[in-house]
Parts: sequence; C-alpha cells; structure tokens
Amino acid sequence: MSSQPANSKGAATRELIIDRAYAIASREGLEGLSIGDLAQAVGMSKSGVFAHFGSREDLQLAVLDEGGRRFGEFVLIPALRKPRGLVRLRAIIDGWFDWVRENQHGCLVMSAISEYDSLPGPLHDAVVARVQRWRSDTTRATQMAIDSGELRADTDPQQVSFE
Amino acid sequence: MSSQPANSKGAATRELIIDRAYAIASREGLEGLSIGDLAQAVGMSKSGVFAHFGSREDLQLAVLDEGGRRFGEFVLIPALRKPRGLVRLRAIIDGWFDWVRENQHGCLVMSAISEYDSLPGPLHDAVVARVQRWRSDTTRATQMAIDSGELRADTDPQQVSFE
DNA sequence: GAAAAATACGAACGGTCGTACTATTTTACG
DNA sequence: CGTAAAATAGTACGACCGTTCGTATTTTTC
Repeated sequence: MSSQPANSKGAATRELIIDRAYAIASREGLEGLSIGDLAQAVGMSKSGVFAHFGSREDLQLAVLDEGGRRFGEFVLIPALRKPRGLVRLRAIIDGWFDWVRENQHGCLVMSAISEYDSLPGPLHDAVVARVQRWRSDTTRATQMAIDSGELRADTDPQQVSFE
Repeated sequence: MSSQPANSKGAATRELIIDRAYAIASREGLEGLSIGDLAQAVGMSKSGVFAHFGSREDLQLAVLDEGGRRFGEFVLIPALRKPRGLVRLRAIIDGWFDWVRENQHGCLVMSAISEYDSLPGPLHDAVVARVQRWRSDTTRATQMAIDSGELRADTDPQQVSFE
C-alpha cells in the first residue's frame, strides 16, 4: 500500500505533461501546441518532454485521447448511471451542453474536427474515429428511448447533428 | 490605346501574385499561406513577392479582399441584375450554393471565419467586417422581398444562418 | 537617349520548430 | 548500500519562417 508499482515517476510526469498540454491545446488548438511552449509550461526541457512521446504527432494523439477521456468522464459516464431510455438520452444532451459551457475556450475535440477536416494523416483518422464513437453512443441511447416507446421513430443522426 | 496608364508592370504582377496566393490559400487556408511557397508558385524570389505587400499580414488581407471580390462577382453582381424581390433573393441563394459547389476546396472566406474566429488581430477584424457586409446584403434583399409582399414577416438572420 | 523611379534579386538575419545524440541526474531494486 | 535502468537535461542540427538590406535590372518619365 506504499511502494508504487515499479514505475511511478515516469507515468506521473507524463500525466502532468498531458494535463498542461491539454490546457494549451484547448486554447491554441492541437496544431498550435508546440513542444517548446509545453516544456516551459511544465518546467522541463524540450528534450525531456519530447522523450515521453517520441514525436510531436504522438503527443498530439495522446492529448486528443485525453480530451476524449475527459469528455467521456464528464458526459457519458454520468449518463450511463441513469436508467436507459429518454432519461439517459436527456442526461447525455444536458451533459453535452454543460460541457461546451464549462470549457469556454471550446471543446478540444470539436476544434480538432475542423483542424484536421481536410488534412489527411493519423490525427485526422483519430479525430474521425472519436467522432464516430461518440455518434454511435448517442445513436444507441436514442435507440433505447425508441425501443422503450418514449420516442417516436425519429431519425437519430439528425437530432445529434442538429445539436 | 497602347500605353498603359503610368504604372503597368507592378500592378500586373501584383495581380498575378494575388491570383496564385488565392489558389494556395483556398487549399491551405490563409494561415497556411507562406511567402516562400507563393514565390515559388509565381516564379519569383521571396523578397520580390514580399516587396509588393510589405508584410505577410498585408498579403493575407489582400488575398482575403480578393476572395470577397470574387465572391461578390460570382454571386452578388448577377443577382443584382435580377428584379428586386423574391427573384433576386433566390438568385443570391442559388448563387451561394453554386459558389460553394464550384470551389470544392471550400470557400476561402468561410475558412477564414473559423481560422480567425478566436484569434484577435487585423485579419480577424477584416473577416468579421466582410461577413457583416454579406449579412447586410442578404438582409436588404430579404427586406425587399418582404416589402413587395412576396414574403411573410419572417426574420431574416435566421434564414441566412440556417443556409 | 539619359535621368529617375519602380521593380526584382540574392544573401543574410534572427527566430521557432521538431528531432537526434550524448551526458547527467534521479529512481528503483537486489 | 551499490548498481543498472529509467528519466531528464543539454546541445546541436537542419528546415522553414518572415523580414531586412544592398544591389542589379528593368521600366517609366522627361
């Protein structure tokens, strides 16, 4: 209950780095995230930060992942604790609104959508995958609400994209 | 009928530069437009291109202007030849759709909107001004259609932003 | 045609960027 | 403890960026 499991320092500072990186990327966008600035923000050397990821692209992917993780933690997890059906769907929608209100600098993932919309590469793919997962989640929740008879046979994607 | 009015060469190459710059910025965005690439595209030296604008920012502003000019020439001017009222409003809307269909790489001005949305500076201001002008034009056209009784008292901004 | 002005070039500057390589320090573990 | 491994620092490189400057060349004007 005391000794950390073999590796502690590395993972810890990596989390710290990603945390600061997330803050920067939320303001400047993933493309505006530079290793030099990030290193200064965490109080490390450029190379020290760099060593944790191996490339800027991997860093960006990690930050994007963190963005998706936080979003899921903030919106999805709470909603999954609600009973399935319209209640849960509403929780998702409300959580979504709260989320975009919370981060007045804009949602990192949403910014990434337009950033990599017409820019092929691993980042683009990762963003698309994340959006699709989010879309399938909301679709499933909506389907549940329809199955339970709480919703007419409305088309789901329209609802989601509308909001 | 032969001698150009005092200055010919300068203005001509400047137009050529802006033309190429517009093509590049339509693909890469105004922020992705670099003087080096542009110089190579027109077959000039970096400094030669630079001299025409004095700064990268002025170049970007000039390209943005060109984008607005082409848009107006393509959409607005033809519509103004139609009789005022619903016919003209329709011409504007159709022209708008044709415009975004024509440039499959995306409208430069629209891209600029998101590029400089949260990035203060002269570019941001110029983009906002251009959007407002476009908005007032459509508002005026809509008002004419209302005045002539061809349209109910619908609210204009909603229509525009919806499309 | 000569003088003047506009235009274009080429090299260089200072800066930032991502990345590679090598040392040094810090951690973990027997 | 001591020692191997992991983590971090330091330094340097090459590429690109916008910009400046001195100079050569072309165009305009008289």
